[in-house]
Amino acid sequence: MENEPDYNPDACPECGFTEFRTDTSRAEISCARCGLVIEEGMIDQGRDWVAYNQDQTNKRARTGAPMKYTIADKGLPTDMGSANKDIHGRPVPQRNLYQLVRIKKLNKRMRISGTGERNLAFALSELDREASKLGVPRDIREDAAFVYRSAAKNNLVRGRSIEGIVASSLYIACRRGGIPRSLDEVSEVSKVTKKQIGRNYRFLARELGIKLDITSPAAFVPRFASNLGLSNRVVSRAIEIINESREKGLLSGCEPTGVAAASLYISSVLLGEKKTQREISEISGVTEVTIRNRFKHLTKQLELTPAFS
DNA sequence: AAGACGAAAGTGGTTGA
DNA sequence: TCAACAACTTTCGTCTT
Repeated sequence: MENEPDYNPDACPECGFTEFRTDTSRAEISCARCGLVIEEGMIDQGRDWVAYNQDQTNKRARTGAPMKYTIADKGLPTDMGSANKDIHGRPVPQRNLYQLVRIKKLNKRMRISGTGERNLAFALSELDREASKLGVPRDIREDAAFVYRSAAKNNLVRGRSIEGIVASSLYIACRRGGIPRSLDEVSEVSKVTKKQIGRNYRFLARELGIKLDITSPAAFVPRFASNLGLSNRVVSRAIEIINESREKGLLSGCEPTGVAAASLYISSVLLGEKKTQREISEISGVTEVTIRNRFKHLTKQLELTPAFS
């Protein structure tokens, strides 16, 4: 705890600058000058709706207990005992017994209603746990819960593990919401293999008609750079390298994280803030060998080789 | 001793016949 | 459906600083 840097909300610990940029789509707050990510995985405190006049405000405000996709039974469980006694412990009169039995039956049906509700409750709590570990903001969690519910409604969960579908829903929501989380990272918190998540998310996307854009390596760059303590200059340069490479068609088939790692390495060397391949490898979850391969490939194709000899 | 480099061998996924 | 393939991984030895 001693080495934990003090978080001073008034000034950037890196350069002392006092203005910050809030990127709600990536759940990051960063320094407006040097780009250091002050806080990631923050929860969006703002409203998720927009009102243009008072009438809309009244209609859209949801105070009290809002209906949420992430809550299975709306938090209002009711248990009824099996003994036919009233709250004072006295036996229920014969004339009311039929009514009581009927109420109990209905209550039971509403609460459990097969295994579906139970599974849903489990899935949603699991989803929340994983999302917390990944530092995913509220709106993305709601979207993930929405994806899971759609899957359950369309009978897509049967025959597959709940954990697998949950992890895939989360992955889909992250991609759809523009938040970079790799298959590896989701796999890490969910204990579902990368392979399974990959298979399931493709399956879900196809069955539910969800269109996913391919992830740009650039989406990973700011987070990696921040974890490595690299400046905003390096980030910009790395993104330039990625854009240039994409225009030349060098990136197809390559893992976005690998490309992000390699371009960060190139950029850090070019701008004199060199990080070792190993450091970048540890942060990005890409092996040194792959960074080297991407690095060689990119520098050669972009004719940057002279800078490295 | 650390970092960079690359060869070898294996895995998982895509593609094209 | 099978074979070829490109990307990626792990492991390990060599070279440079």
